[in-house]
Amino acid sequence: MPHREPGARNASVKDVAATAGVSLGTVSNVLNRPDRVSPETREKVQRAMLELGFVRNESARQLRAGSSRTLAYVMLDAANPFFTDVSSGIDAAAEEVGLSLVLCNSRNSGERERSHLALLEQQRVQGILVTPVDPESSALEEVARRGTPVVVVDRTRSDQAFCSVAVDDVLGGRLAVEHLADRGHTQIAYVGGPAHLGQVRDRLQGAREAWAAAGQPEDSLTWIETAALTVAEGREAGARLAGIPARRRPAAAFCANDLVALGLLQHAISSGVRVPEDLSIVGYDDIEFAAAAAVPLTSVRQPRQLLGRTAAELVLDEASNPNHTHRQVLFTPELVARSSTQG
Amino acid sequence: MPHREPGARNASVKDVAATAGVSLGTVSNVLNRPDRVSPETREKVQRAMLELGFVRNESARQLRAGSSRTLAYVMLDAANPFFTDVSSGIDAAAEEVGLSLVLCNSRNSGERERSHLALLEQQRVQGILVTPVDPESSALEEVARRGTPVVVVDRTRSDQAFCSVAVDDVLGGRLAVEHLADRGHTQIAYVGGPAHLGQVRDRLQGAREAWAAAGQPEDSLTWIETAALTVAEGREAGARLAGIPARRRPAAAFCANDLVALGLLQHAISSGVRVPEDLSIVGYDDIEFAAAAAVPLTSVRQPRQLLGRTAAELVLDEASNPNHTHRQVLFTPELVARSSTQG
DNA sequence: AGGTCGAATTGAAAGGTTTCAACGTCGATG
DNA sequence: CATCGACGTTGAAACCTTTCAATTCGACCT
Repeated sequence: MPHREPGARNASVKDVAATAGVSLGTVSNVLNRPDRVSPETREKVQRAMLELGFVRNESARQLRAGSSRTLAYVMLDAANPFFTDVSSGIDAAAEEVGLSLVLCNSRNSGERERSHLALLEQQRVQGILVTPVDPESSALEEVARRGTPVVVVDRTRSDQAFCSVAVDDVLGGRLAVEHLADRGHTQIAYVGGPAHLGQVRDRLQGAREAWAAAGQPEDSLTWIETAALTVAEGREAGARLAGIPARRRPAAAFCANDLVALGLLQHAISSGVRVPEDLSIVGYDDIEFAAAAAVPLTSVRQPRQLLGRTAAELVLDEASNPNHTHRQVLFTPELVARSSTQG
Repeated sequence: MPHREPGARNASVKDVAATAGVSLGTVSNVLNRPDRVSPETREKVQRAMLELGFVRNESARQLRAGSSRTLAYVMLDAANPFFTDVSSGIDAAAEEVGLSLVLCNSRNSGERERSHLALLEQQRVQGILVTPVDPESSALEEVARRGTPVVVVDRTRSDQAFCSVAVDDVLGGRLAVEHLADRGHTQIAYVGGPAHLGQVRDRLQGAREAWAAAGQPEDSLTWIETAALTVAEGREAGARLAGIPARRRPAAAFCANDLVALGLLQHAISSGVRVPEDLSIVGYDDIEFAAAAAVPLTSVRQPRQLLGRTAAELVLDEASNPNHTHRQVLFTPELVARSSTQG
């Protein structure tokens, strides 16, 4: 059984060629066009490879070929199930065309995002999908300008410098609040933040539009701004909501994502507030845990896998189609009513 | 503003050298040892790089250097928050030593796992961390034998062919069932599967040991075997549990992971079964959503980030320490009691 | 003036794979 | 018997970066 010596260099095609008693080019042919090689030679070469523990050097291969067979997705937060679902859509599309997907996690840090982007660019990946910390960042532009296709996922940018794939957040906000208005609420809260996130603002805008359209006064919609879109912040928001004098306290909350909604729900239940009787809750994203919550969450569903798949298709088009033009795809969200709002 | 022509080749150090009017070696020095270059020259070279949109070619760099500055984690299932937490522990450790982490998702498929491993090996990553579909797979051995450090995460292997990092599942099972026995239960269920998973079996074994130690007859512990460890399967198991005649129906369930426990909880609540009054539930992993569940879940906590961090340290040791020896690290789980079991 | 030293710069070589034009061999065809 | 084509095989060139021994240049010393 072959076992590499601790310090031994990996075997190269040259070594394989020598061992098999053939030329370098033949070994390469066995690897890349086995049909052009006679069965005996092929056999001989394969034995040599096995014996030497030959592993193709992908760097050299890429160096020669000019680009890799890899696609990359730089996620904003791998701990948010929304993004892992998006990534599985990308993965499926990549697999169909024989590319590997690598994931990088920027964990909400612009610094990490930059360093991932730089490395991916240097690796000459076929394309980069990214849910950026800041969609207006010039770092993205530069990567694209230097020739690596970049597609922005679940965000939009004011100019149209990239392809992007997103969901209509204003509409989503409208759907959520229409639903609440239809159920007769007259005091509602919007829970989410920080304010500089485009999504947080868009969903709020939609919420306000729907609220106005329902003939409700502007000041009966309270914004409870959170520091992040996490479960912990949702719980915290619950405490703040509970602190509002009963007379003016909203009986319904629209949360900017499901993590916040779950936190809010948890706080409500643990402090004896009944959902939906005392407090209706609408989430956003419709992650799996939303339906699985003990009070299943009404939520605004986004086509998560489709988002990923479409982004992958756009980046592949940009990578291979010479007359590619940038497109901004906008999907339509959909309200899924469950028990956390009154039937 | 520089904008690459559509078909234009990326600029190389050679082009930069020509533009800046210096030699190739100087450009390389600017990149790698800027202090050895006079400020004026450095400045000149950097201007040229900017002008040409120069991007270092990582393939050529690696080819020369022999290995990359990357660590990889092949996850079993990126949609399970347990694994994303493990990955964030790895990420933290990698970041400290200046390595990038790339994630690959095998989505429970041995085929995908193999193809990821092959590519990573060809990319000469510094090391591979993997939570394998099947820890006994020979593919893993081969990768390691050919010289890429491999560490198995959250699994153990019968031989000691690799470093591995895991948590004592037998003990975890014992803790869970001791907790239930202490609370006076006399009929309990173990919910999890499929049976071929080592973890599922180990946790069951621990459960049985504790149950016997509590003086309970063997047949008062029912195994409800599921097809996978998912929320959907947990719900399904709930239906099966409800189907058991009331007299013999377990009043407590120990679930092989939190996803299953959440599914079971959801089924219970939606069908009017009170938790914990009618049914106590213990989960496993203590993922964030366990604490955030509407009935906060009692769960067996595993040190998730630490698991990842330790695995990363082991793989780095193997990669750089010539007298590395394989170690099997086993962490101790801890029961976190919450409202889903009676106080 | 001749010599020494250090700093800055140079350019060839190496690293592994793929491609491709060219070569050799053999059997078939005219 | 000469010619041709098909098939299998060859080896040099190219991809781009890094390294390192060698070189140049100027300043400084005697």
